[in-house]
Amino acid sequence: MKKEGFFCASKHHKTEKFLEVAILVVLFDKENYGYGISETLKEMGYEEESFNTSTLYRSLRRMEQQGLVTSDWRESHQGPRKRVYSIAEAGRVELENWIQVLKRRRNMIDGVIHRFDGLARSMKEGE
Amino acid sequence: MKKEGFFCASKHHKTEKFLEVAILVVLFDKENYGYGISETLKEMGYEEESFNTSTLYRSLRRMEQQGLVTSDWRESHQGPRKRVYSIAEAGRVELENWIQVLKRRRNMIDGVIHRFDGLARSMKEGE
DNA sequence: AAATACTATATGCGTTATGCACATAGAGGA
DNA sequence: TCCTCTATGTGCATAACGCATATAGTATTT
Repeated sequence: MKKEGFFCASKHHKTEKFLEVAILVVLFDKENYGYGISETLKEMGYEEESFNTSTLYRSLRRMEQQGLVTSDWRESHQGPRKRVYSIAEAGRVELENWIQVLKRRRNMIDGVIHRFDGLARSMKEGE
Repeated sequence: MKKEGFFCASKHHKTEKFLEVAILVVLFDKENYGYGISETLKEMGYEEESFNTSTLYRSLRRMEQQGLVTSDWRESHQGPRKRVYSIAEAGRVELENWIQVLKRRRNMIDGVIHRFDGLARSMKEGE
């Protein structure tokens, strides 16, 4: 019996790609361009050091190649042109799946945190 | 002004390494060997598909190289020998730092989940 | 007019973590 | 004998990432 791979996974790196989900959520709300997504993420509390603009732009291009988003250039009355991204139907499906994964992952993280806090507390008491 | 790197980060891949933290928490409790750690992780709800035994064993070797854990072989009265790992002082420090990172990461994940749930709900209502 | 800062997108390079397949091996039971 | 469980590891391919760097338009300051 062959084991099925995770749905929102490339062959490698099944566990990460949090930035991709964050991007999809932003675009699920409304269309946006790279720089604007970056600003929105910061407003959402996604710490600036945690992601990298080149990674962001590259993720967007990759996601377009995979059919998760679409893009078109928009002229700006002030500043350079913007490549505006919109979420595609495949992206919405991918996002829904990812949200389920994130919920499980949050529970795992919570488990590790609570386990550590419990151990640290009991070590202090027993000291 | 140069930006300081994250403390528990290799130069690359600053965001993942969850398995490593999980291993450190298990060893923070008490010494254990690879296969036993794998069993403990499953008991903790770390889903089997989410990690890979070769990754686990390789992580342990890497962590020993980095001085986060120490190991010694233990003869078994039944079954093959076991390489038993113990957490080192550097590993305890690393773990404490990682827990802080995990808490921030959990908050980010929660943010994304709530944002999605909110958007999905309002779309259903507005439909 | 020049310099600076902000907005905006992207590529090249090197490294690392990872998944998958596979190898090895002892012990116990069908 | 074969299978299963226990137990630890290596080789290979590659995706994802961080950092440095390039490019360019606009706005503000000097």
